[in-house]
Amino acid sequence: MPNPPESPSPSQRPAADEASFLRGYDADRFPRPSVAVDVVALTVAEGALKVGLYRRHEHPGLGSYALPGGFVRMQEGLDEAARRVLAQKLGLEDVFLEQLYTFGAPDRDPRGRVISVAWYALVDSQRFPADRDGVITARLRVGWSGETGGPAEALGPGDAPLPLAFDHAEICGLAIQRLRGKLDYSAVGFQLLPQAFTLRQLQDVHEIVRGEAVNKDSFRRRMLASGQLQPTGEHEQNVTWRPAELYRFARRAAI
Amino acid sequence: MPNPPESPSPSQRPAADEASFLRGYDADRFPRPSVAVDVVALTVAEGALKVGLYRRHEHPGLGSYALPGGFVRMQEGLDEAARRVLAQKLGLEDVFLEQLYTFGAPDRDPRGRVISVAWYALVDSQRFPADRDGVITARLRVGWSGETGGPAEALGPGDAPLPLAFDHAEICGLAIQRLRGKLDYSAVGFQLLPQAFTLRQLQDVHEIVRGEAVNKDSFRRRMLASGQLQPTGEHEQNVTWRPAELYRFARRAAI
DNA sequence: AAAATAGTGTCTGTAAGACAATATAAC
DNA sequence: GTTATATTGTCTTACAGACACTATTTT
Repeated sequence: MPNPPESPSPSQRPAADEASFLRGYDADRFPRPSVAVDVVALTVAEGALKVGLYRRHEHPGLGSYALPGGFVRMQEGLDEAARRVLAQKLGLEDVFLEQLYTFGAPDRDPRGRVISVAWYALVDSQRFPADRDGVITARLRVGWSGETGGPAEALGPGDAPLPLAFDHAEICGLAIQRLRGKLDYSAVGFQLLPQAFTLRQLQDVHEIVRGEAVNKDSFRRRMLASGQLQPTGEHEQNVTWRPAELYRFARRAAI
Repeated sequence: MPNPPESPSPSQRPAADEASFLRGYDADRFPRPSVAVDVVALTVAEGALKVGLYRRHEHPGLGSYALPGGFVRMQEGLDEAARRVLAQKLGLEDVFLEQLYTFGAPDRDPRGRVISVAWYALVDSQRFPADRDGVITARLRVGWSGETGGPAEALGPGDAPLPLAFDHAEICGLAIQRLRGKLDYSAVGFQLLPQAFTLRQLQDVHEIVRGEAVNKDSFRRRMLASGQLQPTGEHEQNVTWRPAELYRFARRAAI
């Protein structure tokens, strides 16, 4: 088992200065893992939290469903890689994207040592790709409540459970857990809605993500008091009841 | 610029089954980055938040101070690697350890592409190593308040700023930000104290980490009501004032 | 007794939960 | 008018902040 010391250089002569050290440095002396990114692209539609998956046409995990992902190129940043695979596999650009966790169990990928930096994206459902060849938007279900944590299940059309590749069920579960936590103290919920939205829509998003009801009055008050909502003066259209005012995410207001 | 496709196999014939695919799989066809771990080992001592650093005796960054870190071995998990470097460089074992963030800017290390999975550890100051050859416990200072975020400064003896290697100032800053956030809703503060501690000590930890005072009455009530503190019945010794009761971290109580 | 801190009790303001009342749209 | 939802107002309760008071130890 070759073990790269943290500062590899048993075979190197001490170098006088950094420049000459770097000229003599050979990163190939030690085996290196592959590094990939995987993105949990989330949206809220039809009363459920959903994730964008694609069907694997190659080994390993052929036929199962996987998060959009791919190996990191040598010259690109990790966030760039995440945005690239999101655009390539799901056609999504300019989305809210945050790093989630890095998964690195030695046996998580049968191809060898593959370390995956997982990200999650929040997307307005109107921008989400329609199901097409190989790409599917699956409902997410978790067997836990609150912020307990654990793997998630992906449900296809007819609520049939989809087999998830690698450790992607764990990754999806962690993304949900993180999102639930964020809703309590930050404004990420907006990212799952169109630019203009009603308070009821925002509350729906919170309830769907959390998997439980929230108090309407308190929710309204908290959101309006947060200073993160900007009333547009316009109202929703084509509803059969009293139309609610539309709000926009306010960059920054008095704290 | 060689670009490994997310599912590398242009040069491979389609394999009938996964086993034969994996036999024919060659991860070496594409360049791979090096993967390292870096650990922000934090403690509270002498009224300050401190971090364990060591002086680099090799290029790059010779003479500057670095977080304990090292390359990940091919057969070890990321957490194992973090615990290993913590034990090797600082002699710390059995500590609270959580993943922080993965840093992967293409130019963050002059040796080439090195992606670092950063972790943070919380340690009781009594277990922290004394300053010795190459190892130093430095005070941490940030130029921001609350949870704004940004790089941290490491101060050596006499409050002299220590030059930090690579992007380790950023990593330390993020660790502080994360810790501050955690204190609001979780019990991590205990991890910076000995097994038995007084409420005042716990409050001191909170105030030092947050960089601002907290309300004593409310703090006491919140902690006692949390059900995470277990009174030991014993009291502190050798104090010149009324001795306070000692508490222990309670695994789990009624929620 | 004096000093210093631990710990308790109480008051007040704020925010959440609950609920009633009013407003506005489609039908 | 009826129905369904938005929006406003009010009451109650829980908790945080503030502050006064009591308790316990060393000097």
